[in-house]
Amino acid sequence: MPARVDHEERRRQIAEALLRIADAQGLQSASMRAVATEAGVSLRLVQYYFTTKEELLLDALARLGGQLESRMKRWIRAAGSPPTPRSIVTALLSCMVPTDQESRRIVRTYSAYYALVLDAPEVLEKHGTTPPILLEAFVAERIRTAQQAGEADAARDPEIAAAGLLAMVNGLGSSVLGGQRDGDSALAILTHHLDELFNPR
Amino acid sequence: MPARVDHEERRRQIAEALLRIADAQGLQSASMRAVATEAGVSLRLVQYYFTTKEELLLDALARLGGQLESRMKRWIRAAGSPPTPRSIVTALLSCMVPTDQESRRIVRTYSAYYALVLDAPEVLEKHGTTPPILLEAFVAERIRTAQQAGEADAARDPEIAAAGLLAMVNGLGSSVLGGQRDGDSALAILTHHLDELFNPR
DNA sequence: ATGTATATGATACATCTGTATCATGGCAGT
DNA sequence: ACTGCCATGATACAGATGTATCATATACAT
Repeated sequence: MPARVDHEERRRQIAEALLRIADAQGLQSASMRAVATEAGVSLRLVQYYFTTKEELLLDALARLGGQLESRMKRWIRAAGSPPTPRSIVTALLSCMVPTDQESRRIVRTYSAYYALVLDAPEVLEKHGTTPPILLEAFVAERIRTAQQAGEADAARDPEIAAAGLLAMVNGLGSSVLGGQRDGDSALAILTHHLDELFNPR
Repeated sequence: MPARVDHEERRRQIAEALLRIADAQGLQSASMRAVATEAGVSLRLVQYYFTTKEELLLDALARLGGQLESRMKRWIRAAGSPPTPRSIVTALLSCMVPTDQESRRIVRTYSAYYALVLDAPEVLEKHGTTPPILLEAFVAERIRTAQQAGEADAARDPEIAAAGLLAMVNGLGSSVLGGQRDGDSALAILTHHLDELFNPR
């Protein structure tokens, strides 16, 4: 039945199968064969659309980034209109705490990739998106704006506060996924710190 | 040449070989054979002293925990005498930021284990030590003490502040290992937040 | 002195992994 | 209607991995 086929669609189908496996059983279990089976295609096809496994992993990672980005936009949009610096930062950070199924999935999969990259730093070079630093600058900028409006503690350094918050979100995610804390309490901890930052006393 | 041999010593030798490999090339590369070679023994011996790989992994993890604990004690001791709540908390958290070779090693190896546990949560049950929660309570208690002495912001909830700091340290470690930041700037971010907590205004 | 438990070596096995090769059915352009 | 390229299938290959088996030399208890 080989008619001309939509390559992008096929790649999407396969890469998402990879992400599904990574979520359910870990990246380690995402072998070419497992991905093929999960995607309902033959091993050959996985090889056909992604010549090498590294290519597949990187493509799936980019898609994961896209999913996180669209989640963040969705949360920011839902945070209120008109958006305030505080609501934006709150939404941005809160949506990265594993409280619902989607965030758990995203955070868990990112963690798996993180571990992978730790021992193959060269792979990271080929990955276009570099979100963390951009995110930090973005958050810092909102904090600065809030400070100028008298809506945030003016004594804080915006860059440092932003970096600290991002790191905290990251760490909270780890503890939730590690089972040491549930998502709600992690969110409460984050919210508490946001209240402190955004409540000028 | 088989004389009666010190089992504990042999186990230590092998487990530490595992940790060395995990540090240098990642836990993934720590196969039984690789560990045997690194430890300078035969594959059979690794099997002899640790029947199964899981047993080896858990034993090495316990030793890693011991190394972290002794590092923490060392740092706390070096933090000044007599120790103040602030110096204790500062030392405890600072020594987990990957600034020197030992902390990088420890944090990196813990990260590798973390990824491993994400997909095999049942393994975690067999692991005796559960440091993170205890650490949190310990830090919270020092904060409370400092508050009572007027040496810390009394408006903060000690438990929440402690949890936030621990998460931040964790997240900072990840970003350093991920190459997005160097150890010194991570430490600066942590220190800044500690200053805020411990400087009643 | 002898036998038995201990410590170690050599090697085999089954499985999984990523990748490569060979083959073939069908559509498109001419 | 033929030809060549696109999409896909079946299968092979080489290497790694965890674990198991068989053998054996030594040291100690008796």
